[in-house]
Amino acid sequence: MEDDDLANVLRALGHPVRLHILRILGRQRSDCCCTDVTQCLPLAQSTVSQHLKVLLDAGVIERHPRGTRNCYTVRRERLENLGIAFGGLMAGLEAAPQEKSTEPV
Amino acid sequence: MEDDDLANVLRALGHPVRLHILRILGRQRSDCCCTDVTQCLPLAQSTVSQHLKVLLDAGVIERHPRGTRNCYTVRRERLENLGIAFGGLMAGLEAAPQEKSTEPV
DNA sequence: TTCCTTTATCGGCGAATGGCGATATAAGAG
DNA sequence: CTCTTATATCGCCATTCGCCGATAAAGGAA
Repeated sequence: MEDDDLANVLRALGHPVRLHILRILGRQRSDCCCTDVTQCLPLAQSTVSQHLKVLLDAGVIERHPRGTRNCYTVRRERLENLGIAFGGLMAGLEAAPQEKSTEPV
Repeated sequence: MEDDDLANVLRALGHPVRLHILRILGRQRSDCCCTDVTQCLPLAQSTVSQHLKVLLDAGVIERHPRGTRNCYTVRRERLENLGIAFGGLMAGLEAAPQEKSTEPV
């Protein structure tokens, strides 16, 4: 995972509403559309749609057109990759072999 | 870790330059000041100082006044807490304890 | 004291963000 | 066909971000 990509995902997750949306989507395993999410939040439908777009563009969620509505689901494997990338960042910080490090694997 | 706090940290990390700064600070075990970081980046000193402030406000790094300069170090335990909070978020997404989940492991 | 170095902060500027209402599109329902 | 529902997108506006140069404050050296 590139640094830019990692930063993108982190920034997408860096908003309380979007974290909340993620949890809502994760809780309901199937068939969660924009209005469903909106009813759980004190925000306008357009605002929720924009937040969904941010998460979508970051690759954190998926869209599944289902009849007249769009159902959103969490892309867990993508979040796992994020966890891995984050772990790699942490490992780099832990190692701290000044400059002459003989390098990672 | 509250959602707002979590979102704050994620947003602070959600910028390529700040990720880079984190790595720089993690690489050099001690005595890394603002100008040191600036020399590793194609940015003005004031810009780097602002990024350091963002990371500082988010609690991701610490400042240690050392003579005339300020040395910054990574707060690893804070990042570990972030990892834990993130893991909790993931777990919540995995669990999905609700109505009809017949669902695979 | 007088420099010099380091740093944080200020002001400014263009771009992005986050919120809203209004609207256009698309898919069913009747 | 018409009507309704669901959604995305389009302004619009206020705020924040990211960047810069310039400057002030503070510590150390001469």
